[in-house]
Amino acid sequence: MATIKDVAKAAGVSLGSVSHYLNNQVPVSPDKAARIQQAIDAFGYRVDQSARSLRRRQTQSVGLIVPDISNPFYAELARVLEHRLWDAGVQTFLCDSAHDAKRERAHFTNLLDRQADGIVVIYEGKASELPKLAAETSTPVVFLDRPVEGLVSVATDNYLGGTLAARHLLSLGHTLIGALVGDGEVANIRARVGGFTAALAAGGVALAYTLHGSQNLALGERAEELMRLPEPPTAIFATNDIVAVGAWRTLLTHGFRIPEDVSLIGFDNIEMGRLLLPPLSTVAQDISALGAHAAELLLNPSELPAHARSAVITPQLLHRGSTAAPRERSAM
Amino acid sequence: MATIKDVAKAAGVSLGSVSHYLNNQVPVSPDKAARIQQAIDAFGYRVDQSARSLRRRQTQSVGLIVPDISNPFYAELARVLEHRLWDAGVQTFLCDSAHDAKRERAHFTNLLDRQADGIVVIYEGKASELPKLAAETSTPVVFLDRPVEGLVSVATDNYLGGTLAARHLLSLGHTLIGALVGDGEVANIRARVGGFTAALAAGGVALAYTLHGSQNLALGERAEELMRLPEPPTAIFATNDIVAVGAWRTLLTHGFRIPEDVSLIGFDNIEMGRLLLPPLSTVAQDISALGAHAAELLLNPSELPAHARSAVITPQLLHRGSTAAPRERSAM
DNA sequence: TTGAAAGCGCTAACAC
DNA sequence: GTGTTAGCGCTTTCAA
Repeated sequence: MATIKDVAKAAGVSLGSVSHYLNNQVPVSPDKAARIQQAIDAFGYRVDQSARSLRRRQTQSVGLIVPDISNPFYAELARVLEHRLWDAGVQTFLCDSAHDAKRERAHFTNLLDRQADGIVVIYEGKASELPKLAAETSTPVVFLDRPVEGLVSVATDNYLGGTLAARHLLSLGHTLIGALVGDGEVANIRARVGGFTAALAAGGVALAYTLHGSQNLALGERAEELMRLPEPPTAIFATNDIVAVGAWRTLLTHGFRIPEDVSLIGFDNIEMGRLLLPPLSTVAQDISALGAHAAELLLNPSELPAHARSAVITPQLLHRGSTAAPRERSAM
Repeated sequence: MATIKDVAKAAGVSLGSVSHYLNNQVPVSPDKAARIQQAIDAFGYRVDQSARSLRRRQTQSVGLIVPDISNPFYAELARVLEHRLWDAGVQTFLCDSAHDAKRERAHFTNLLDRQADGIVVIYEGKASELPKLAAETSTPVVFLDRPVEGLVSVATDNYLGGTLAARHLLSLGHTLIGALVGDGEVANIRARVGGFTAALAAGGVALAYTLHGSQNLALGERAEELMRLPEPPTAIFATNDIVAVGAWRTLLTHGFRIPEDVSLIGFDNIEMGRLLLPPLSTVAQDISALGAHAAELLLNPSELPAHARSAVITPQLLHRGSTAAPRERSAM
């Protein structure tokens, strides 16, 4: 592998001139430039990023810590983020914490050791030490998908999302409503449910039934319990799309029609939702905006204090086939 | 940030001794070791990986180039690979080529510039220059998900997978069969279809209908065309699960029951398949094995010639709800 | 065992 | 503009 030295020698110029040419900060005379370029081509020379990183004290790389890259919501986020970052000339380290606080922590410190220019983290679970660690480092850290008190973050307005879901159901005429509430990512889910019940209340409706459990398919599959109640709900709100998919399966399996017998609405807008039959109504998170803002905050760490640099992204209601006006229930 | 120099000074030893202690290659006397560790703790010293990389000429990092990380099959693969690599002390760069040959190429050369210790690539499309570039570099490159002539690769035995699907349909009693054939990833798909038709032929059955198109939902949604034929197939083979999902949607939408009216089988085993109603029968790729082998080949580049180091992974038939014996068709 | 010293390949003063 | 030079922080001979 040729070095800058080889190029300089071959071009008959000083090593410094080659560096100047490469970084075109300091101008280089046209004829020398030509000779340098020629030598570069001849050798197939490429600058060694390891050396450059050591010298410049920056690596043009950032780490992305996610709980599980095979979760489509995170994968989509990773895609958007990686594109933005790459377009700005920075590479992304994929760090899958597997929902494990120890692994997450190890990834974080490893990224610091590697002199990553920044870190984006989607952390999950109360066991995470990242908020503490992030506060101690000078490396820019952006918390994605959920806000962290006093630190830089980008998250959807979950409370608003909850109200959107409620208002949608209300406007359709539902008054007997159930909710499937995950308890994994505490703050986010609480906000969703908070917004949901508040908006319901504002419409004079109380949330009739609530089922708690971990935020996954299994929780959704308990939807059938709700339908076996003496007065089953006419609509069900699931705190995310995965839970909604679970509900969709169990409801259809047990012969309930969606939305004729019961309306179903989720949260997130994962791709699978729109492929279902009927397609799932949901509160869509704006993944592009989430990713773009995170990249922006990382790339341009402004002088503003951390708490002033948290972005809140507006969600949007997607009315698809799984929600409709309630059927008359006189016969039941 | 403290350097190795600071630690040496504080511990009253030479810089070299600290390095020896850190890498415990060369032994260090116990008392010195203790003093060094103490200084390390006091400073919160961490070795600078940029400097180490420059000196050691290796970065403990590899690049993973994928066409689209939001594709669940690739995301799953990325997860497995990242875990294996991380457990071996290697970080993974996520490089999303967005199905773009130019972007893919740029990622590849960038990884080379960064002195990545290896590169795993899932490339897509005939436009890819990676096989050529990979042949020219000394950096280990592993092609994942599809074999490349003369280079190191790990891929599922697609031909076998095709025969598995065919035998399954045959054993169920199907004789009138259609196929939805994607034409994106040429070699893989050709092998799947090749195995499928060969096994069918071995059972005395000819593939009755074939629809070609790009490997996506839209192709699947043409399944209905097959059902409108005078003698519609009793079973449909889709060359991947995404196509199968498209078929599933359109078939159910148009009132065809699965598997009563028509059996449906896919390829890959993406998670969504098992969540459908009925759950999708499919030829499952062994994603763990694919990822593990790729990591293995990268971590331990043996002396064997490239073509002798390509792994072929055995797929497995998953009989789920979407396939069953054909209904008697006398009435039609 | 330990320490001194020579770089890894590059950038960024600095003097000319 | 151009060349010289001093490192970035670390590893690794080499002698002692």
